[in-house]
Amino acid sequence: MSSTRRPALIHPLVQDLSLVDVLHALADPTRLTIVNTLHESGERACGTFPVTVAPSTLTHHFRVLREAGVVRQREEGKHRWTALRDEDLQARFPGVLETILASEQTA
Amino acid sequence: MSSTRRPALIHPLVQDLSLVDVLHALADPTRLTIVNTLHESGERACGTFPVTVAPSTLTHHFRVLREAGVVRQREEGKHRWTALRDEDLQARFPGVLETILASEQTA
DNA sequence: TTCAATGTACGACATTCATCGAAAGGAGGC
DNA sequence: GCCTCCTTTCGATGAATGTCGTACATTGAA
Repeated sequence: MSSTRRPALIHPLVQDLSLVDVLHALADPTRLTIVNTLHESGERACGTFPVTVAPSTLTHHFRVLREAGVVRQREEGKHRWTALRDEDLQARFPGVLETILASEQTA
Repeated sequence: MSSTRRPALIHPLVQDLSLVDVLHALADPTRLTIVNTLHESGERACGTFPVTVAPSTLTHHFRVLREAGVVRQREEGKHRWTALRDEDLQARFPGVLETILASEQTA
């Protein structure tokens, strides 16, 4: 069968995104690094981020980002790919992610 | 003597502001309400914010905002006045506070 | 089939956090 | 001096958070 994989990943709808949740998701050094890396280089596999935490910790951070609507994840073979939800965030909270990432660059 | 008041309030310098700290300070409903109220109506006394938490909790939130560099507080007689550090934040993290408050308005 | 690679799930742990109530303290008015 | 108003400090408490190690599941290759 082709449908016996892991449970499908849940992503909140655009209209359900909460500003407080998004800010909370971004208010962590490791997660901000993840988001910044995604912004610079597009979709990536989980293990390819320039952070120094245990794999299980990384999984935790991805879940926080995913449930806040900041990233989208999809399964493909051995990898789980992660991408920024730029457009959704821009539609819901115009300029917020953009300006935060710009400040992060110059910080 | 005129210098026997409470310890002077400490405010971080503009160049010492941390983006993660600012985001963390804003990632709370009560504090976001405080910041939004300040943005709409300028400087205010502590007890005049439209929030429903205990006075001691409010003091806690003001300290978080102050130490992150989001607000500035000054003593005057019986009151402690609180104001947004709009310009400092704009200089350090251009557009960040602005876009967050704009999104908060329409949320 | 066996193995290595990738990433998750679970449980544990120490820390931080938001919240409150009670007590205290400075400022101004009586 | 005394009292009231505004705000802080302290201590406590329950919840959330970031971290890890271990075990497990899935995939693709040897």
